[in-house]
This record gives sequence, C-alpha cells and structure tokens, in this order.
Amino acid sequence: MRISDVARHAGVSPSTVSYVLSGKRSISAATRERVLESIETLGYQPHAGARALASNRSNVIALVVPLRPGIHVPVAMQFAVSVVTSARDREHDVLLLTQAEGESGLRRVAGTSMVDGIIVMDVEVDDARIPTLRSLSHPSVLIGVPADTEGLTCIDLDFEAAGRACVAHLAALGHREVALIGQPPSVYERRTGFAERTVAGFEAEARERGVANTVVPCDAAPAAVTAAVTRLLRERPGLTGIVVHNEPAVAPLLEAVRGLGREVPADLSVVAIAPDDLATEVSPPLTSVSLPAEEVGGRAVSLLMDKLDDIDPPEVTLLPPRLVPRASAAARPAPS
Amino acid sequence: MRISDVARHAGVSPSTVSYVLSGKRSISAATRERVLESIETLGYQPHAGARALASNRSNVIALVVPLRPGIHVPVAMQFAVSVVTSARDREHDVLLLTQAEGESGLRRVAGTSMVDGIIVMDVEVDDARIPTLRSLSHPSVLIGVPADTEGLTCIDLDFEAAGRACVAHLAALGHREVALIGQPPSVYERRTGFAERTVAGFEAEARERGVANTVVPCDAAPAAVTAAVTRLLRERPGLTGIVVHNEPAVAPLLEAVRGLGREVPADLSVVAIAPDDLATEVSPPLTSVSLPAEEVGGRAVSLLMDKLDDIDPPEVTLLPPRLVPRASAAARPAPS
DNA sequence: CAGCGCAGTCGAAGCGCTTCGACACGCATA
DNA sequence: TATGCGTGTCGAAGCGCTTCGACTGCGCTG
Repeated sequence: MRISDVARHAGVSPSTVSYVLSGKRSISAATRERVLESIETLGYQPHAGARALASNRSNVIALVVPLRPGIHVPVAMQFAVSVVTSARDREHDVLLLTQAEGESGLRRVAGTSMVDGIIVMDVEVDDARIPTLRSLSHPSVLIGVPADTEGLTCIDLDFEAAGRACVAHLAALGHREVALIGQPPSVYERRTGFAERTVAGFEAEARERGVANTVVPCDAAPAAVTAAVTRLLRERPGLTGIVVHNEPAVAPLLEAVRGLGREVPADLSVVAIAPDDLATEVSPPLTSVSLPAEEVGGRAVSLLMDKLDDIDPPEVTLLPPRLVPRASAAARPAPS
Repeated sequence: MRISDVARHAGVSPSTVSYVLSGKRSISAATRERVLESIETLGYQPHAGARALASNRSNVIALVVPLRPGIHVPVAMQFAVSVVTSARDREHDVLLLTQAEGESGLRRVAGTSMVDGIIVMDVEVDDARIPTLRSLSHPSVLIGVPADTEGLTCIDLDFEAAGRACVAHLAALGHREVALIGQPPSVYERRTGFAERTVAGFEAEARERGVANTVVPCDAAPAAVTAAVTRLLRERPGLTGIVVHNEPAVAPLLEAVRGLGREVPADLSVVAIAPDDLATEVSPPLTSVSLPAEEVGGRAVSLLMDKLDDIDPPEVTLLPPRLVPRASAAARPAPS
C-alpha cells in the first residue's frame, strides 16, 4: 500500500496525493475530496521512514526523563504525559530517552535524524548536557533553568516567585517565623535549578519582610520527615508557618505535626508547592502554589514546535505561580 | 555526511560500508578496520529514516504505558525504564505511547512502520486492545496476562503463585486467619489480570490449608487504608496475618496498625507483594514477594526481539515469585 | 591442470515519499 | 488581441540506505 496506489485509485499523480496530505500546495476541493476518499477506502498510511528520508523531518521528538534519586516519579510522569499529549496534538510522536543514556544518547538521536528536536527535563544549574545540546544542530527545549541560558530555550514554573508567594501569604496572615521543608539534600547537592530558586525566593521574601526563617532539606522517607519536623518545632518554638516543597514529604509531614499534638492550621500553618491533586487529597486540603505540570509540558512542546518553524522564542519562560488558599494556612495563633 | 562519503574516505564502495555496519556479509579484517576508522574520523551516523526505508526495520519499539487511576506510577516507571534500557542494549529505541492514544495509536505506529514491534503494559483480563494487536502484522508482547492468550505473547510475575506463597508463609508460621489488602476497587472493576490472579492464589491457598481469609480492596489514600485496617481488626479479632498487594498502601498500613496499638510482627504479621526497594525502606523491613520489574521489562524486550527474529516464544511466561523473609512476619502470637 | 567453491567486493536497483520546476488553463489586465 | 498571472496538476529527480546478483581471485580438490 503506497502513495502511488492511492494516486491510481483517485486518478491523480502521487505528488498530488502528497500535496493533499501536506497542504503545501493548493489543490482543488474536488480533487482533495477524491484523494481523501481513496485514502480512506484503501486505508493508506504513509511510511514514516520514507517520509523522514524525503522531507528531512521525522515528526518525532525526544524526551529525556529524569531517573535520579530524589525526584518524585509521579510528578515527573505528569510532565512526560503532558509532553506526549501535546506532541500528539501536533502530529508528533515521542521517543523516550533515559538520563542513563546521557549525552551520547542525545547525539545519537539527533545525529541519525531520528528526531526533529529534544526536550530535556530536570535540568541542573550547571547541567553537563548543555554543551552537547548547544553543539547539536537540532533544536531543544529545557524544562528547568540552568545558570547560563545563552542561546537556549527554557521553560519552568517561576519557583523563585513561588517561594516568595508562600512567604508573602504567611506573612500577610501575621506569621513572623517560618521554615521551608525542602527537597532531599541530594537534590541541592547536584544543584537542581528549581530547588535552588525556591530557596532563594523563600529567603529573599522572608528577609524583605523581616520574617525569621530556616531552610531544612528533607529526605522523603516518613521517618526522616518526622525527625526533621520534630527537631524544627523543638528548636524553633516561635515557628508558626511551614512551606513544604517536597511532594512525598507532604503526607508524613501532616502526620508528624499531628503526632506532636499540633493542629493544622490552628497551631501551625502549612503552605505547599505541589501539584493540585496532591494538595487536595490530604486532610486538611493544603493552601498551595500549584505545580502546573500539564501547562509546562504543553508549553515545552509549543516552544519546540516554534523552533522547528524557525520562530525563535525567548530564552527563558517562567510561568507565574498561582497560590490557592485552602484549609491549611490561617492567621498566626496568639502567642502563648 | 553520507555513507558514500565514508566509502570514498575508506576507498571502498557504499555497499561495503553497509556490510561492515550490518555484518550481513563477510568483510576482510583489513577492510573492516579501514572502514571503521573512516566512520570514526568522519563521525558518520547513518540516517535512521533511510535505513528504515531500505531495510524495512526502524529499530524502534513502541511501549504503551498505563495511566489509569489506581496504578502505582513509580512501579509502572520501573517497568518502563527497564524496557528502555533493555531495548537500548539491543540497538532499539522506544517510542512512548499513552493509554489515551488507544487502539488507533497502535494502528498508527504499526501502519506507518514507525516501529518494529509493540510492548503493552497493564493488560486487562479482557483487554480492548487485544483484537487490534492480533490484527496487526507487527509482533507484540503483553506485560500482564489476559483471559485468552491464543496467539499472543505474555509475560508477568506469577501473581497467583505469589498470592499462594504469602499465605503459605503465614500458614507455616502458624497463622489461622489472614486478610489480603488489595488494589483499589477500580482495578478489580476493570478486571486487571495481576490483581485478580493474586486474589485467586491467595484464596485458593488459604482454602487448601484451612486458613480463614478475607479480601479487602483498598484505595491508596492513607485515610482509606486506616479505615480499612481499623474495620478489619475490629471485625476480625482472630486475624493475625495480613498480605498487602498495594504499594502506596504499605506505609499507611503500618502506620495504622501501630496507631491501633499493635506491633508488627509481634501482634500482627505483614507480608507484602511489592518491589524490593519499597519493602526494605519501611520499618520494620517487610517480608515480601518481590515484584521484579527489571526482569519483567527485560524479558518483555527479549520476547519481542525473538519474535522479530522469527523465533516464536511461548504464549505465556510467568516468573516464579520469590518470597524474602525480613522482619515483618513472625510466628502467630499465642491467642489471648 | 581444469574446475569448483568460497571469501570479499562492487554496482545498481530499489525502498516510498517529498518537492522542484514545468506546464496548461482560465481570467483579468493593458 | 496580446500579455501576464495565479491556480491546479504532473513528472522526475532525489533523500541515504540496504540488498541482490555478479564478478574476481584465490586455494583446493580430483
């Protein structure tokens, strides 16, 4: 079943069929109709390889998914799924690359023209893959923002603003001492952009508002969370607000607070930076800055498609955070 | 940079270069050496599309990942990663398809010769995609076992044996009444193979050994787990053994048991069916049947590769479960 | 010593599509 | 009436690779 079969069936030339399919030249409505019918009847599906060879476009993009310790898999998958969905909406498929494949993987899929472009997730401040990406003739989009964005295209939630928003919200509620339960230490050690930026925003806003603050990196294991919270509340008797930027720690955190005999939000306010579904499925529902994985993934694809169309987008796109008040943050309790 | 450039550089014909690369005809060591050197120097990478067109092989396989409610994302990702890794070991890449793309997605990637074969995860007992897979001329492998396996190739852990092994272990420790904390109700409703088979094995073994038993489907939310455990322990005072086949419920389950004033394993023994990392990261470490995602993924790829090489593998491959005793199951406490 | 088979190489014919230039036709313009 | 232009279509030339058949020497065998 080839394009020439369709052409014969419709009584036109193969090039006409091709133009009907691609829309790159005008075709009379009558002819188009006839061709489309033939395609339908014959169940024609163009050969991807032939198409890629002739057009120099594979209609596939590569997605590098993170697999490191400390990343929260469900969130990573939300990104991945939204990339796949958006890509499909634009007639592209997604080739899955793992972190493990590393830079040689990027060179391979680009060098063999297997993909038209690349999306990289979980970018570090000084990411080893960036020189490789720069050297490629293929366009790429980073989810996350490295230190030097020159010539790159990056998209992410504005985590600095998110950190600020959380503190601002707590400060507005009267809180004078707050803490950030952050990502696992390993995440800071490898200098992951989003984690650092949240901390920066958190600290800056607190400083500017004269709010006392601490940052506590925290492993995801419930025991680690409990330990961190216990120590925090003991050492910081004046603490009334917590910002948590660590998905798997959210549930154990609430558990631990309760275990220490404190009520949320009566005794302690909690604001999370997390996907909405996570924030709403716990009790009490968390006041949170949502992590719009869906939108970030979609935008990443849009940006890549723009680059494929030779439109060049801004180097950095930061989505403004949206803080949704729910039930976990309230006015500061009267000091006892 | 094309194969003819390499050929010229090495002083041979393009076909010789091709044969060096594919190994499909014998080439003298000297020539091979020379060609490989030229490839190296020039940094030649063959064009994937051209290759696919000429050879009718894309060296890409499709992987359909599940995205339904109730599935545990980290485990699904373990499967996916092991598929990608194994595929790469065999010179193949992986195209990511989501459940949402459905059967038309399968038809598309097969019909356009975009992929050489398909691996489908999370197969239901009466999966809607199976007729489509049967109709395709491309080989496929299912991770999971449907009701009618005729003409298919399936691979999975032997969940029935796993269910049996858990009960057998508890029974050998003297337990006379056990319960299975299962997957969320939705998983049974859509009749997912692995969940049903575990239940079948659990019940059969209990019946054969004269052990009283119940099955409790259970949502993953901590609150739901707590509720289920509380009711279970209240309604079943003689209960001394629990089998848990629900990854996200594991931690809340232990928490809830503790909250009810029972010690694991002194008062209550717990056996899990879960990945090893999950079983060992909680306290106490769980006696468990491991869920060998790595091996299942690898085997799925092997089976698919066999089919691509026209070897036809057995319809069903079930990996025998391995129960590892750790600290969560002990002899039945003396009845009070 | 003729004949055979095999290892090693080459040339050419595709694989199925896209795209460029050319062409034919009808319509508006000069 | 002659000219130009835009629209719709076609033919043919690739895109870069694989693979088939053919050819050349060579070492053996009989």
